[in-house]
Amino acid sequence: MERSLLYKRRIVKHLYFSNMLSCADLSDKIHKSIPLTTKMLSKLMEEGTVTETGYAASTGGRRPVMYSLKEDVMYVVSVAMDQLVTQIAILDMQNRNVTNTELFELPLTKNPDAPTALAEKINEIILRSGIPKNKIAGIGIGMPGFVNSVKGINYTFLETEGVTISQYISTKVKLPVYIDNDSRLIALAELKFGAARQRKNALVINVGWGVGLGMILEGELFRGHDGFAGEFSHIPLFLNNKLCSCGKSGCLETETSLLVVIEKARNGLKGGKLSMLNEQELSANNPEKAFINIVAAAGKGDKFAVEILSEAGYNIGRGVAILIHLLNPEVVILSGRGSTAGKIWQAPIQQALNEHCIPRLSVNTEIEVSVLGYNAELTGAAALVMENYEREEIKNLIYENRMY
Amino acid sequence: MERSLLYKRRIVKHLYFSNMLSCADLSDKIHKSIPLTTKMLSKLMEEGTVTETGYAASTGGRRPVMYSLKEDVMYVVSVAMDQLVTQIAILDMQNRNVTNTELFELPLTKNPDAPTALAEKINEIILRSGIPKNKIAGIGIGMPGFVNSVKGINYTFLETEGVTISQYISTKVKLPVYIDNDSRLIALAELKFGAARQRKNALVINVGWGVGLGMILEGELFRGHDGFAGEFSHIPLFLNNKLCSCGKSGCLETETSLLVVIEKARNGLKGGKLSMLNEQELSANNPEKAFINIVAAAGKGDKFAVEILSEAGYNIGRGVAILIHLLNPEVVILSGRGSTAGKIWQAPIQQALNEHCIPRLSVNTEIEVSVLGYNAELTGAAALVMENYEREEIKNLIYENRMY
DNA sequence: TAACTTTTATTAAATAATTAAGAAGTTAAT
DNA sequence: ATTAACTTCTTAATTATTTAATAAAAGTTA
Repeated sequence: MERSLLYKRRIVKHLYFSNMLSCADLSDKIHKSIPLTTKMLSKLMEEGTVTETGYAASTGGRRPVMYSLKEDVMYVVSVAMDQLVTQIAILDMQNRNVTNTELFELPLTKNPDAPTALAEKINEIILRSGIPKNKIAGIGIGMPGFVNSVKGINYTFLETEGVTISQYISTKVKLPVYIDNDSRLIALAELKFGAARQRKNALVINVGWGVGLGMILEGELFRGHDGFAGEFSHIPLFLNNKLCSCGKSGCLETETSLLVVIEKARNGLKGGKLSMLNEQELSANNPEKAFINIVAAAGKGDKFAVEILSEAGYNIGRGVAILIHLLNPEVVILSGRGSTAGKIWQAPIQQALNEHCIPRLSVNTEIEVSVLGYNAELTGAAALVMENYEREEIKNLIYENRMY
Repeated sequence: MERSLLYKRRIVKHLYFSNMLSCADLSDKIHKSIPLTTKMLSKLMEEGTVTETGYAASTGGRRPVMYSLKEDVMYVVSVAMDQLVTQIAILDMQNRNVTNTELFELPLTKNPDAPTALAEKINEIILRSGIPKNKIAGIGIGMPGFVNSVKGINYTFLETEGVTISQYISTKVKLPVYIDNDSRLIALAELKFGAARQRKNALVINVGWGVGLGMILEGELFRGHDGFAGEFSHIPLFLNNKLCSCGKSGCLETETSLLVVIEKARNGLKGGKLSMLNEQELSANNPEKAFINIVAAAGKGDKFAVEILSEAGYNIGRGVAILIHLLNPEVVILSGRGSTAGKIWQAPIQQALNEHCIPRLSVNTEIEVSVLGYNAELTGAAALVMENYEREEIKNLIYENRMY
């Protein structure tokens, strides 16, 4: 059948992820010969999807022509949700915002209207952008909870009777929808555009209100049998009898979540600890601010702030030690919104690894702090759409799964 | 180039693992059309590698002809080592022993002659079998220690100066050699011939003197970046201050290894515990026997024996709970030599999961006991050879990695 | 600056692989 | 029994893809 359609989409996908590639690079990536790749590329240029972008430096011979996607051939709608706030952005093929990132409150707990509100907001933003829907490759959504990305189901939030949340949004917005767990999308972002690029085995810790985990195993985002892999924050690690939100006690989260950190800071101050922090800065009403203040104090060298952050970092490190024993990754990346604290945590985590890892395992594992930072989840949501891009039009191709 | 060579090897491989397949099955598995697969099959029949083995039952239409490997077209040398004893067997294409399994003592610690002794023993057994070397696909070896299967290196045992242990044996025996960690080979055996067959995500616990782990992730044996993945027995899980053989304290192994179980039994008896066991049966000189006696007593309902076994089982279960949170497997399989104790352990492990797992994760995970049992490692070693079979002659095929 | 090596690009010829159509064997229902 | 539905098998026609040969562009060397 029309296999060239598949190859073309594959080329588009690779150009999206790599930004600029030569014909030989692409031939390698799509596992097709150079003449065939050339043919596909010229078709794509005819169609106006791809442009030549000059020559790469010579490596000792003729310089290769480089190809890129035209930035306006397609767009992706990226959505990053947490339990209270949702962000939406529209990105072009260079991952650049074409509208400002919209931020609005959308509580997920006990809110049966959340799916409707989400769909309407997405529709509104697309409409306002003026981009025609046939120019949008799809909608990628990162959300908390137990998410099965393949089935498109969120088992924890965003209940929609009779249909999956993906189907629901998809029929309302009339575009393909892909969802996944927030931590996993952050890992995907790191794999495609961040510190895990070119790495085959990487673990990405999502430092946020909880401690999430996304795993890159053998070059692919790992999801597990039901799509629930990576429940790092609920591994039973402590005998502290502290009840966790999940109903069990002793979860990693009970000693490492940012809320616990703030709580400890507050108790410390009450107990008379010396610090440049004051109780007002740690107000329970604004945990976001409270955490930023603690990190800022630590950055300025406040001993007490460093101490409580280090304690949490050390405990995360104990968890990471387990991960390293089991999965032997090449690199562990601290990412997510709380990665601002990453630099402070690097030392205590390393300390925990020195104490709890077999040296042969820990010496080969780097600990890195993400450079993607705040935007990781939105980037990951876009990457999710483009990962699936070749599948969309190919569903009718019988031999799709027989080819690269 | 000669791609048909690759396809033929691929077919041979699949026939080895599945024993009997129709042309349509094979077409599916090698991702080639039916006419092409037919062509390859008839070539293989001409060469005398494959035979028709009658018809399969109809599924509502014409019955498919089934194909199998001739059992004597090729053989595999399987080696299963532990720190004291090494087993060697020669298997045919139906995984049947063609010689008796040879068992001999070969201590690995502080024994610089071990590699030489191993190579000589292998040579001797091949010679004695009368099988010509060109009929042997290769040698598969399972061994304890930190093993990098891809590089063919064992970092813990079997030191050979200047060359890897694989290269060493290979040049001495003049056959391709593949090695891997014992627990991982057991997992491979379960994947190809045991309880993990057709499963995409399975964890295989190797119950032996330690507690090993082999992971099947996305249908493949997972090895990690340096090949060290699966160090389950050394995850830091206890605050018991018991020193582990690895130098750290609190490792899972310090509460679950069979030696610890025997030790506890002995101490219990000394402390006056009521049991049908007596101290003589638990002699330190023969731990193998001691363990069998404990399991036997438990099987007969001895309360004390059940108690200490359950305790170890529960602690393994705590470790398994962590695995399930992180990897969300479809099934957890208790395998290896100690899997005789598996049935006794099923209950306490399940108990630990109920206490330490988020229900959504544990309810979807089955706990199974292996049926492969004692032979798992030898089977896995053979499977390792055949997994690599298609690569061996194809190394010169430029496009090898571009095709299925 | 010419000769040579290296890398990329283009084309035509050769081969590899699939599709499509029809024949043949089974089951099940009328 | 006969027919319909379905699966497997076989063959020829068609299409897809690669190989190999050549040209073109850069760098390297003497």
